[in-house]
Amino acid sequence: MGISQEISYRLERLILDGGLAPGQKIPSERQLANRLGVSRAIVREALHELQGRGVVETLHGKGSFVASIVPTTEDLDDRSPLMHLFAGHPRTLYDLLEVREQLEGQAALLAAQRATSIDRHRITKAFRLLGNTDPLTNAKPDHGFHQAIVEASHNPILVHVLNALKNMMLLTVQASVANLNPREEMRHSIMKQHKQIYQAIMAGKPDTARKAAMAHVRFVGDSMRNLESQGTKMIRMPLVTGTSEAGVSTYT
Amino acid sequence: MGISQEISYRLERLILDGGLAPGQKIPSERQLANRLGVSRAIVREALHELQGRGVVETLHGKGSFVASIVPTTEDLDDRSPLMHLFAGHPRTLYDLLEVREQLEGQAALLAAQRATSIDRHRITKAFRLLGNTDPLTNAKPDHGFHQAIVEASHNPILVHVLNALKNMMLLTVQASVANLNPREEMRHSIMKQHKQIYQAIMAGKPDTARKAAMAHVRFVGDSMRNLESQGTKMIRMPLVTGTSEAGVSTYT
DNA sequence: ATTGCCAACTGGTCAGACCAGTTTTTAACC
DNA sequence: GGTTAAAAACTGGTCTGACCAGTTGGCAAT
Repeated sequence: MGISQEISYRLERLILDGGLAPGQKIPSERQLANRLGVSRAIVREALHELQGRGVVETLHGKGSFVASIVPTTEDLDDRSPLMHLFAGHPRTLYDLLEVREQLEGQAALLAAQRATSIDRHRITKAFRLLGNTDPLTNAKPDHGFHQAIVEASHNPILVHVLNALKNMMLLTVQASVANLNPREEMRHSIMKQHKQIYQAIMAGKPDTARKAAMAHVRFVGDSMRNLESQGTKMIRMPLVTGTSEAGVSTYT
Repeated sequence: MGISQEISYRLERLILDGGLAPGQKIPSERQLANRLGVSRAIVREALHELQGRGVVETLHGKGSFVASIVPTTEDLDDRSPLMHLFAGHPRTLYDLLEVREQLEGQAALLAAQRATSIDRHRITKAFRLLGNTDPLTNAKPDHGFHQAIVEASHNPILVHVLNALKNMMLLTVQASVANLNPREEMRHSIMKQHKQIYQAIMAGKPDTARKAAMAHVRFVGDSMRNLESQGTKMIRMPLVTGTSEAGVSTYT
């Protein structure tokens, strides 16, 4: 292991062990270089390594600081390195939607096939709740509706995977509702799509349900693409702020 | 945003978009510096950033390489409570296959659409390797073939999720090849299916590729179902034994 | 007391040199 | 010719010293 790796390791351990608190200023590069007996280039490489890992952040002219990392959060899934890798890349959002299109479609198909009377009741309840609330201010009904459908597929793996994808979307972008719903006609389209999915599942038409769900996801993705190309700023999340319970839906 | 960040971002996007395949060698620091018109120090800082993020790894005297993304999938971690819940339940296997059918299909479709000449070369190489080896004794060629296809989809999320599912299957059941291949006609069918997938992707027929891949997964599932209903004992794994590198494929 | 400038921080980038591993080429030997 | 060992030409790792570019704070002129 090279010197720079060793430096970065020592700094990281210092930070994680609490020797340096979040937000605290790290000694200047020149100071570190002198104190550690290495060149400044090495210090910079070590800092960049930690920077890529999200442990420190650097401001030109000010200095380097310990990033306010997720503190006591119990979210075990979000801390995966993959998250840091994916998050922040715009394309990731569309990759995510590309996969979700398939899985949401499959979930709707299976729900139409296998939903029990209890499932139907829960879906209906969630659907009713959907109409009353403004999705912009409250994302929970939206989550609930999709969740009820997925659970009605009676495929635990599918539930698990889609949930993981939902978490990834929360990390990647705070979009969908916040970006889409403000437009009146969009809200209308989305409600219409929800209704189509609902009716297809209730009528026990698997293929119709699948197509409706896929079209729904695709519509969201296309709408985002349009907004982005039009220069409308997407509300992106600060990445580290643990506000995963924000009032914004990653569905629609 | 500084130059080094920009460089690291560009490189990372190149990798994520598939411009650089996992394991592939990255141009030398001096070459990158010249080609990008920056100093070597900047290139090194950018590489360290990616290194800290786990995207690249560097060997002294050899060069820098794209880290095989998703090496240890933590998202669906082995230690996750869900694993203990899922593993051992026979139904889980079919739930898994149900999801995989969709995603493998999508992967094949995207591969047919987006495979670059490099991707095609890698897929062809993996396909050739497939014919020479007996899948029963060596599962790696089989893994390699499917892996090459998924990576040609140029959707990192898809790669990630399918890899996680593969790991789950390894945990759940040591099946497929061990159970299926002993039957001569099955081995023949599977080889035929592989060939269909391969040709469709090479011919750039997305929908054909998708259907072939889905039929392939479905065939495996159905075959397992048949075997199980006929009382043929499935070789199930001891659940906790970390022999994930066993010589048995979870594909076909 | 306010304003404005300048000096002393901070990180960002560059150039060139040298050390340390790895690979390839070359040349000597059998 | 074929084998082997030295040497040259790669690769990344580290150092030095310089200069540019933002930020901050103090000191002087108003």
